[in-house]
Amino acid sequence: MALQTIREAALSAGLPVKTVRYYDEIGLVRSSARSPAGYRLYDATACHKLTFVQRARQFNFSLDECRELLDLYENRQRPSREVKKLALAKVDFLQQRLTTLSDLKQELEALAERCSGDDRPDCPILTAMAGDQDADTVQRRPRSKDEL
Amino acid sequence: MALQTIREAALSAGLPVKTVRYYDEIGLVRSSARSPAGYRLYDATACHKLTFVQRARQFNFSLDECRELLDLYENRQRPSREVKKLALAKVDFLQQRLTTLSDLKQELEALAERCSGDDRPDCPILTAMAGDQDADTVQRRPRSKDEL
DNA sequence: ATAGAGCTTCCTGTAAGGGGAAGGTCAAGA
DNA sequence: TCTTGACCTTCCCCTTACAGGAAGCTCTAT
Repeated sequence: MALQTIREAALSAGLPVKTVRYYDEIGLVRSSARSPAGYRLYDATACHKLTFVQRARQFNFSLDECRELLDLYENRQRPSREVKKLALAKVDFLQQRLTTLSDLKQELEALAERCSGDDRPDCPILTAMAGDQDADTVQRRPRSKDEL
Repeated sequence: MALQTIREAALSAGLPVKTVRYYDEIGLVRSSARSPAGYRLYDATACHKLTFVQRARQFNFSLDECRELLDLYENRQRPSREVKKLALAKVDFLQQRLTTLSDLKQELEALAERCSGDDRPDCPILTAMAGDQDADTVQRRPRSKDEL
């Protein structure tokens, strides 16, 4: 297979063109060459890396983590231990996130359930947020960057 | 209670000072006055609004949604129906997010389980990401903005 | 009087690109 | 051959919700 244009490479990896250009720019996946006119060209290896990153992104890895995984992937001598460690850390992270979101959803659901949802202005949701709180449904939780 | 400085207001609402200044700047919660020296001053109402926003943020509402909720809250004539609609939409959103994250976690866990995690370079995780895939554990999922 | 805490505005940076402008390039059709 | 339209390039600003820090003014306590 010959060299591909950015569009073809992007299509084959399932990524937007802008994203592929961005990955080149930040040095995550460099284009393998440029045409005389300055067009980015991608060989099979580069396309493969793009696909790899796209998959890793689907698994919720950040671009920095993708960079790390790509290094591990390219350097086949390195032990699988490191990859497994990254993966398990990510699993932990996802579990924490799941717990937080689940709690959140339950609280909101409980409030909505007790809201008549009609034309009257009384609304337990607003009341709870305003701080005239029902101690059994609303608690303070600390905020963290990962909470989302 | 007299007017409060930005620090006092921030403390009472459980927010960082920087955040309170930011809310003033974008017009979400304006300071109620300025001292002769130009210091922001917050009265009870403004502090109340800060607390309201902090709570709403805990419930995963965006600043734009907070603005909307604050309008509903200030305008007590408006029916609770609108608030309930917002809350239920947020619940739906959280549910979708939960499902996605849960699937993701399961896939990653399954891969990690089959990774020996020792010094050998063979690693099902990397293999799956590279595209030499096991059709029964790895499927393509479309990406969306909300996927996280 | 001076030190130190607290306030102000302004600037830069974050993650991961999206949108769009201005302009060069390429292949196909008339 | 000329032109049209699709594609490519770089450059710049926009997004969320702030955080960090610099330069400089103000307030309080000693």
